[in-house]
Amino acid sequence: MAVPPHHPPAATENRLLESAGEVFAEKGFRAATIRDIIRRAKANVAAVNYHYGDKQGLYTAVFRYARKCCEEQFPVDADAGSTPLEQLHVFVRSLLRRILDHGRPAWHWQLMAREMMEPSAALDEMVEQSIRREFAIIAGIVENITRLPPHDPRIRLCASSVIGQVLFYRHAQAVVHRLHPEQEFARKDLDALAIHITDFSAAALEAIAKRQPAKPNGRRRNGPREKNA
Amino acid sequence: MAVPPHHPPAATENRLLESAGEVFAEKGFRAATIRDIIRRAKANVAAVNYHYGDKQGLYTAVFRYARKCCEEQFPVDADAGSTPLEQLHVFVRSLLRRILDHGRPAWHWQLMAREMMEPSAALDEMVEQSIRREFAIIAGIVENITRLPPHDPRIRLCASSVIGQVLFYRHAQAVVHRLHPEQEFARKDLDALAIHITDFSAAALEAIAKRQPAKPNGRRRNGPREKNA
DNA sequence: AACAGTTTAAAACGCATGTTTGAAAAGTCA
DNA sequence: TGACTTTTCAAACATGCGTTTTAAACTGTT
Repeated sequence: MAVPPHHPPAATENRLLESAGEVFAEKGFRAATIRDIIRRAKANVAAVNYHYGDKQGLYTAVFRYARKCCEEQFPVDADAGSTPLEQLHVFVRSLLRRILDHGRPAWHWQLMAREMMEPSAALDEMVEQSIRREFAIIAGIVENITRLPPHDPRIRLCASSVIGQVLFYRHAQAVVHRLHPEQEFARKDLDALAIHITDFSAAALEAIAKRQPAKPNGRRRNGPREKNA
Repeated sequence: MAVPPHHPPAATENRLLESAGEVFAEKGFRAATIRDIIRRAKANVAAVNYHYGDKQGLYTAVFRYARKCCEEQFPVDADAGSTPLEQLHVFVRSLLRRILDHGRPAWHWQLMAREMMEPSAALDEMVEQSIRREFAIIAGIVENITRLPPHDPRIRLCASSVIGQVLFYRHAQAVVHRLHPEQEFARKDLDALAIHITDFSAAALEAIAKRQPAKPNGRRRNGPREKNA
């Protein structure tokens, strides 16, 4: 009773989650070995099965832990920014930081990217508990900028265009490194990237907005467009 | 004896490459098992080591095979399209088809996506022998549309924005399926996607073209640089 | 038919991995 | 302290894997 409760014991589980996150992100579920994980966590080989049942149990636990950490560190404030264009900028910049910033445990979004490409049950949970809500946020911003009617399918396409530009730097990071070694990913570089993506997208969205009130049933052709303004 | 009449000779290597492509794309290098591959190829377990030395050798052979097939089926014609905007459209549409069309062995770009996320020596070869050249093509198109000076870093950013929009539907395909089940990926859907991405990007690029290639920060002046209509 | 070179087949080897076990250690509470 | 639970540990187990080995089957040539 004179002992501080819970300090050492709960530490093992946390060390396991952190180490497992690293290893799963680096190697993938299958290639990651329990012995590698427990070596980094300075734990015994039986610890995984004791605390999480089996390797799969550890994996899903890591996934929930990752989502929790990510939400704590980068809370999505849908109302940040006064104008829709500012909201777009804030959204893009925070998403970029979230998936590329090297500050905190850097493996969260590498795990996410793996799940996106090779979906397991963890992806369904992720979609329903995070991604759907965040996609609705960017869709709302797009709707405000373009003034498209609320369920116009072009809103979904435009939101995907914005997100695609951002995710490119996560999913194709290895290619970018080889193709353009001068591109760095420090905080200031990320902010510069965010400005570009915001400008690029804003111009596209505003062009749609300008087309919008003219004709409710406009013909869209992709040929050489007339200059506007 | 009493064996059924045997294989068309030397087809074994091809069957191995096809099966290995499937399995590597589905499971990744580590999780793919030789026994799974040779079962699909109706070959013996020793065939891999006989023809390709070891598992790694088979993997690199599959990669070269994939690139060869891809180039044969979707040759890049840099000059397709008369105007820069049409060139953009052709580029986007052919890239979309290449990474998502279900016609031919569908695992090529799934493999590529895996390599992008978890690079090995195969990625270096791929970057030097395909990607660099194709990125130069889209960069040239962007340069023509924006009229930016040839080495302006914004060209690289804009080209990445275009490619990012396309690759999104490969790398995040599983998320798209869960988020928007109505989005399909038949040939006509891909063409519609291509039109959207082209329009979106063209609007953004033309907005840049209208701005003076001066200060990165802030004020844009409608200069006297009104080129063609 | 007989030979030599190439390809395929079945079985086994060695090793790494996920998991289990049984006991020791640490912690908890009377 | 002493009973009881929770956690840690070292060792072993069982299995699946990549690889090797040895021999059989097939090919083409003489």
